[in-house]
Amino acid sequence: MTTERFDPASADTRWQAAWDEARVFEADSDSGKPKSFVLEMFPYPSGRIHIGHVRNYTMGDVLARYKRMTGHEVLHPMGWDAFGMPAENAAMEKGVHPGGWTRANIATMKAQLKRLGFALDWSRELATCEPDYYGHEQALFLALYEAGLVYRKESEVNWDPVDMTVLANEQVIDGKGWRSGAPVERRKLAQWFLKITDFAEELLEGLGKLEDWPDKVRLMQENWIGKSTGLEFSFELIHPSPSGEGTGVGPVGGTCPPPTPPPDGGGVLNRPGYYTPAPQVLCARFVAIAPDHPVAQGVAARNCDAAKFIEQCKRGGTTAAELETAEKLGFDTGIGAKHPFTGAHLPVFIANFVLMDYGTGAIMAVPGHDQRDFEFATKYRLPIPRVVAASVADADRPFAGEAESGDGVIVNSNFLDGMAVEDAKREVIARLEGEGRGRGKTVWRLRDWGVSRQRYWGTPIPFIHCQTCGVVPVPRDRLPVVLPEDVDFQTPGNPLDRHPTWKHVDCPACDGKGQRETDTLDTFVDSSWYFLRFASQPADRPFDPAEVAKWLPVEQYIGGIEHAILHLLYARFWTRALAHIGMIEVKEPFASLFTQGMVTHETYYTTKVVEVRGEGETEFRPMTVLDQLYSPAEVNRSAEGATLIADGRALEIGAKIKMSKSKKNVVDPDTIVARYGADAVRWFMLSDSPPERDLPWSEAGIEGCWRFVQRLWRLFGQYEPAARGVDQALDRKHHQTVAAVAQDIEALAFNKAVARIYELTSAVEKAAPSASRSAAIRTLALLAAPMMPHLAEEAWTRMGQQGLVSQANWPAVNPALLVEDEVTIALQHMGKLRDTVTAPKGASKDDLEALALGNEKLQRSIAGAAVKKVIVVPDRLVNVVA
RNA sequence: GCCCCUGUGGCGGAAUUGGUAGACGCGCUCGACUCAAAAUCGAGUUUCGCAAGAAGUGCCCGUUCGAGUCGGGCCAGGGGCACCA
Repeated sequence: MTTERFDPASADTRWQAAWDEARVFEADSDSGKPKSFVLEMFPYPSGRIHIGHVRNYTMGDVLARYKRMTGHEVLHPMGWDAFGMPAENAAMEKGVHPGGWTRANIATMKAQLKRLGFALDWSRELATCEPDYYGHEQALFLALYEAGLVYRKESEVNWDPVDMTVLANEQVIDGKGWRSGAPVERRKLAQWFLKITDFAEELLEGLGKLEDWPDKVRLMQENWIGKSTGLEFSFELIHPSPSGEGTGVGPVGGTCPPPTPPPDGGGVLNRPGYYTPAPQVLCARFVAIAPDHPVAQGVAARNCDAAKFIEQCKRGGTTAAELETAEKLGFDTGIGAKHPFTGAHLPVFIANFVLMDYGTGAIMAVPGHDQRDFEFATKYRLPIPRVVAASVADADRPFAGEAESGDGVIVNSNFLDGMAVEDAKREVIARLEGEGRGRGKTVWRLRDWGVSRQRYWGTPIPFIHCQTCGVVPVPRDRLPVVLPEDVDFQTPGNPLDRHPTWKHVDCPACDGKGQRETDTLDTFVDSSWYFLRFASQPADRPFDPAEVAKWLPVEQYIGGIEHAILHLLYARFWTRALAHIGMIEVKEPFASLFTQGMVTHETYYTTKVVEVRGEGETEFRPMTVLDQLYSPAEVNRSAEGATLIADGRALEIGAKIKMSKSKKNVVDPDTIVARYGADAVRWFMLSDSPPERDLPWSEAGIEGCWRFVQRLWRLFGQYEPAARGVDQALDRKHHQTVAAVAQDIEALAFNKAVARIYELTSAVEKAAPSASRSAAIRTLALLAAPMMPHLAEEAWTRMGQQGLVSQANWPAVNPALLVEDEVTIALQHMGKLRDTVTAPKGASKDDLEALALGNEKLQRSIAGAAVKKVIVVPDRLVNVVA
């Protein structure tokens, strides 16, 4: 009998060393066992492990350990998504080198992960910032280039005109640069793109087969790819007299010379390429084009007001959210577009909400049935006709202040009247195709993947610009193109571009003077193939296809929902592209995906009262606002509330929100591991909240986990191998629990598995000593092994069992013990519960009905009313309708 | 603005997918042990009600013998929106 407490401080390190010594978690790709690749999204080495990482990696760890216990050869690796902006920010703020900063963070975080006892194969560790990783990435990029999947084109970036640098979206705050505070402009740069749109159809179709992905993620990707069918055709453009052009509805300041008349015949203005969802073609009342559409550019060339308007559209950020929430602005070009059916002249506007990247950059506006068009038409007093109505009789019903997007029949549209929207679509396309004036066209919301970043800390794009040869790929034998170490972050802009020597090289084609490409790759490229590198790490090529074939696809991928679209879509694309050029066989990298929730925590703060005066108010009035935030370490939290440890002041308790430094509600994993041990922390991560939902961190919760660790430890101490006697009820509970926990772990329903283990623990504690009880105690150690591995190892050894519990087999289940012989039957009257009775399992419907009708409480409820119907659900309930 | 998700006791949640709502844990209350505390053990804990009973899964309406679960309409909170990772 063991009576002392379980001491994680000594057990944790002892067992971690034992696992390392025995190389338990190194994957053997040549073993004959079925293979299982369990992968969690690798972390960005930001400094320290975050509690969210702990949750993510604990889930993967339980699955990996469980798989090993059920006879699988498990690959469970870890690496570092080591390129990215924070390293450059640290360089600018603290004067440290991004590489040094990143590598120091990796060392810290690796030690933290080790202290949590994760069953990781560290022999396959990789960091994307090392040349032995990104060099292979450069080779893959060149392979895609040779396959025609890489190209250059002009694209917009956020430009900070003061710092003379490109800004990431997160560096743009309220339309201003985060450092300079200067209004951000949109500027065009030549950039590198990957042809993900070539794979749009494949990526969409592939989603249908990813049955073990959350529906939510599949739907988000489907919407992102955004397939839609419409109509592409040309308008004939009609140029008015010079005086009519450019009435300048847009709010344009300053003075301008009168516009120049257009060249004869319209020239560039009469180009094809208008895209519209088909059925609305007859009700179009105006045409809107993107500010960078060639027609708009043509107008601007001759009309200074138009040019100014286009300039104005370039202010502000590049994100969809900003574009769509900004005020809808337009500029009337004065040009008319001739309607293909009615011949009506539609005004052509330059509009700030039309995107050049989507469709053809021009739309026929349908103000009645698109909110953006509605707002625009209202602002510029354009007609808003109804084209879709509930019925033909409803054709002239006015709009209630907003667009109507519902389904219905077409009205006010000539030969389409009365048709369903889908039918009308087909009819319009057929007519225009018949007349040779247009064609049905599939358009995609998905755009090509821009991978250029004007930054230092990323994979150099392996190309050389030569004045005579143009853009030339770096020959394979000169890879990797290694980042220079001596860089300066004190001046703004891209350090690679400013480096005195790095970019000056000879052209590989003509030996003349050339310049290296100074853009680096988007870090999403790094994370698009790391799972392939985990399967094998040859020095001379990115991966060994035979090893990839053995391990891929990843059996279970686990990570945050925030990656639902970009990372996961890019990784799917990259994998398909490599399959397309014959480098690998597998097309979908992740067979099953799980997206876990965040870890949240309360916030603690004091408030203060300030005097405020709102717009249009004359009086100041008092208002309570947040004064100061306090971190959990500074706070004494009890059931009564929260007080400040320093002076006992009462604090306000705020909402449970995602842990973040700015809210000061962060809990450091190291601190809690030091206090409670790895197992209690792991147990907390798995308990209570379903893994896909948010997990609220609480001091009381981790205390409870700590107590359970000790409670199990005491129970393990009661293991008596010599005990005799059978406890059938306990045997049943024992085997039912093993089966249920296995099922729950496989479904990643860890919170349910935890509840089952609690139940079995309570049952064993209450049972009298017997062989059954000892067997159940031994099984509890095995059930705990994936979740609380240090405690389980310690107990396993104390119980005199051979070897490591990490390498033991999952307990076998006797199916005969899974079924109960008695069941509880609910007795209902009109669906309301009146009593419950026990009956033999599998009792006949007649027996159950007789049992119910003979029940006193049920009879009292029926109170002599005529029984109309009796519904019997075998083994569950009897419902009397009376 | 657009797309997506979530809502059940004081709290986290469970409910064999249309069949006994609240398993399990936290917290709290009472009791045992203790000089006392901690730890541990036992009992209780949706609300109203002495009870019988009634109400109850964000709100409203519907389908059904029966709705947390299905349908329609709202409300609230959260995530994503292409250079944060």
